[in-house]
Amino acid sequence: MPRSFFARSSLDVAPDLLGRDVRAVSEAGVVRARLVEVEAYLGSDDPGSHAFRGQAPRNTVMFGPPGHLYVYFTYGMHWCANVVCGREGVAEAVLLRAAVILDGRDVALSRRPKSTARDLARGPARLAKALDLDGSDNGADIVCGGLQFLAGQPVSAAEIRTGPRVGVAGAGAPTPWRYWVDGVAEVSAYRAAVVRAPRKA
DNA sequence: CCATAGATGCACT
DNA sequence: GTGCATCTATGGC
Repeated sequence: MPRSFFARSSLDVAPDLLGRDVRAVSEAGVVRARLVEVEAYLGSDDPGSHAFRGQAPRNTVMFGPPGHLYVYFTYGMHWCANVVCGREGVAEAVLLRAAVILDGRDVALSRRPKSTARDLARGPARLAKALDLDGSDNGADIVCGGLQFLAGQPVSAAEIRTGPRVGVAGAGAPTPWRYWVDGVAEVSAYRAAVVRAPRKA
């Protein structure tokens, strides 16, 4: 996909990414995966977005030009990958939430040895792991970097479902943030954001 | 199948 | 110190 594909609002890019393929090339081999679930994040007016409180070291890539990866670390152990959307200076992105592995299943499985076929790339951190994406990929250009976006098989509007975001406080806002392909087993399970008990020292 | 708790490190207040 | 754009293991039905 050309960079211009991502130079739009993430709310337009997100549904358009469903059914398209990502190809991750590494020393271990090539993995191709078809996107079945994504989530849109805006800059301002989106309390759930990392960019909501303005630019900071972590989210700098979101404010840059479209078509670059924003990969962040969370929960002390997981990486999640986004593609930056919108014009430069407009901090929008689409989180890659789930995919079906089409090629390189053995390579992906070597990164997630205990995974079932259904769970191999079901969820943003699982998908990032299956594609071997981490902090070293933050800021990578999708036009010439290790993760490429291919045309795949675009999904018709009738097959697309929308709903609240997963694991984000305030996810019930009136905007259709999350998009997935209807009837696909690899779409991640919905979990409402939860407040956790304070830890002991 | 479903629900819950713990892991674990960093960004930010 | 608080809160994560999460996942896995475990225990109950």
